[in-house]
Amino acid sequence: MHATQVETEPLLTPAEVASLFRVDPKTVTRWARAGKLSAVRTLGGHRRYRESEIRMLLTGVPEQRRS
Amino acid sequence: MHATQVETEPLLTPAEVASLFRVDPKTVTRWARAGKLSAVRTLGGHRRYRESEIRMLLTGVPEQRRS
DNA sequence: TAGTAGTGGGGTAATTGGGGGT
DNA sequence: CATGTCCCAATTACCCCACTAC
Repeated sequence: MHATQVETEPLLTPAEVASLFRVDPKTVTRWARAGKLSAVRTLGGHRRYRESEIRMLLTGVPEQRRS
Repeated sequence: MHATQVETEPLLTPAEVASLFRVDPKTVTRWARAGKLSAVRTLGGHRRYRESEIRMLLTGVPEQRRS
């Protein structure tokens, strides 16, 4: 495309992260506030989480295809 | 709805697994520490167990994946 | 512009982890 | 050797309301 493509990374909502860890969305918020999780803020103050970081925390492997 | 599809693996809490086996949650914890059960850890250190593995141990029937 | 679901923040109950002893 | 129970500290779940996301 002609326009510059900004480095975009897949982001997850608190509910999605909570679902992956089988915890309450509030718990994910606490993790972020405690600094255990890096979060991107929306202009309204809501948090979005990096999918790559989440998967790394879940499995220990950033992105690996099971053979 | 997000265009991003998050691969979701069903997880069970210690209490749920304990209920299924009709044992104390502490017993499930011992199983995990003994390596008899694989567990995913929350960022706070709590364990979450794979539903597929539990059901395999309970019924001996592997998970049926739908397309 | 309106309607619904999701989220942030605070506060309080319920689980969980770990060690130790039965 | 496996399990249930008591202890405590830490983590997590559920309740409210106001605001954001879509």
